Amino acid sequence: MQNTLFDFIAKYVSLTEDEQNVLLSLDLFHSVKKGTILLAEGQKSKNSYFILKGCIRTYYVLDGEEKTTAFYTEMDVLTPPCVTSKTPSDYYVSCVEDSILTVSNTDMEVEVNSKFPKFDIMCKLLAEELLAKQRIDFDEFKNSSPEQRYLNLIQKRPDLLQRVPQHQLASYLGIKPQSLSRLRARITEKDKE
Amino acid sequence: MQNTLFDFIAKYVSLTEDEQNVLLSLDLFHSVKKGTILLAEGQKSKNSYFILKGCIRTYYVLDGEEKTTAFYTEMDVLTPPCVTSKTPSDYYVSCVEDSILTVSNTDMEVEVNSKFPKFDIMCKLLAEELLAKQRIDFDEFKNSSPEQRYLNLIQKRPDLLQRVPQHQLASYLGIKPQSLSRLRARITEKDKE
DNA sequence: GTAACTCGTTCACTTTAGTTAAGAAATGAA
DNA sequence: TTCATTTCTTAACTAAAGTGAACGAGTTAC
Repeated sequence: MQNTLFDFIAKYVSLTEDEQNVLLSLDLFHSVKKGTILLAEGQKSKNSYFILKGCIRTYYVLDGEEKTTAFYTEMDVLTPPCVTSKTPSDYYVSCVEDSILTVSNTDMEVEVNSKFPKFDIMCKLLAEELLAKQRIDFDEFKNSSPEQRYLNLIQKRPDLLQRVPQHQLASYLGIKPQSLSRLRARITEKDKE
Repeated sequence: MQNTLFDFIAKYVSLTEDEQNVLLSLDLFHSVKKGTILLAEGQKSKNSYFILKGCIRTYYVLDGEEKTTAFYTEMDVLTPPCVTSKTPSDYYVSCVEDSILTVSNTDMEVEVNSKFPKFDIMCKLLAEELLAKQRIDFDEFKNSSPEQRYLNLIQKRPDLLQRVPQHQLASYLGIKPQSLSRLRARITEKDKE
């Protein structure tokens, strides 16, 4: 479990044993039950999450409807926008499955950074990487139809189809559940030919 | 001009006069003519840009069509994904207007960072801020119709309607130029009522 | 066990974007 | 200026998503 975290970090910076021990002393690892709300709309939070096992979902509520904005799974990192902006959250963060996460907060970061400036470097590299990735995802989304987006999802994150309810996927794809149903039927029809 | 840059930086870290002078010694400021291609598909680049005056556009070419992904104007920062990923660019970066930019590259960053670790902090804060902003933009895009996106654009970046050709705006909104024309006509029709 | 809910699907109907084509308006080059 | 190109708009048609409603299957609560 700990090695999963250190393997992840190793992609960005190399840690001495001392530094690893500082991290381990922080009580980062937590188990959370399916359905747990880690963050609710209106709350303030300084917490970031790294998913070791499981799946968490971010969404917000618009006109009484849940709008799912992202799914985070093994080896993904999530820092909700409210942590960066220091304002009450517009988003909910909720556990799709029983999960094991590390939970860290900005205060801890400050402390760790004071001992090991490396961590700032890592956060910088990570943020830049996520920014570039998200840019590419956004651009792909813009220039594809719901059907293409769904086919794309099958390619890139086939696991999500198994772990996540259809109506959440639909919302994640920016369409209504009925449209996703229809679209899936259309694809199966095409495959038969 | 220089003050615009320092004002921007001041939002993230405070600089001593020495540090300011190091920056000024770097020959950062450049004028570029409308139409200049700063980065072409297939090229490698380490350059980042900060817009002091003017407008630049990023796009890629898919099936022979330009897909505009973003516009950057005064006080915006652009680091193309290829700089982060260190791979040949999928994107073009081009000047919509005669512009004044700072051009910095990753090597310079490394050098400046070695003298002033503050700059890594600034880059981290900036990347995190941009990541959160882009997240919000993406989520808004997902959950709105082309018409809502256009109305949203009028609210948030009215200047773009003046400075940028319609067909580039259409592509930026994820629709065809004909659809944008029709949609605009529809809105004007509604306004009459 | 049954009632209440949620979830996924299907259907009919409406609305809107994509497509193809044509023409008018603006821009640029010879 | 004139010709050519690009840009913007309009129109007719097609394809697909939104909407509202209904239904069965599965789940939860009492």
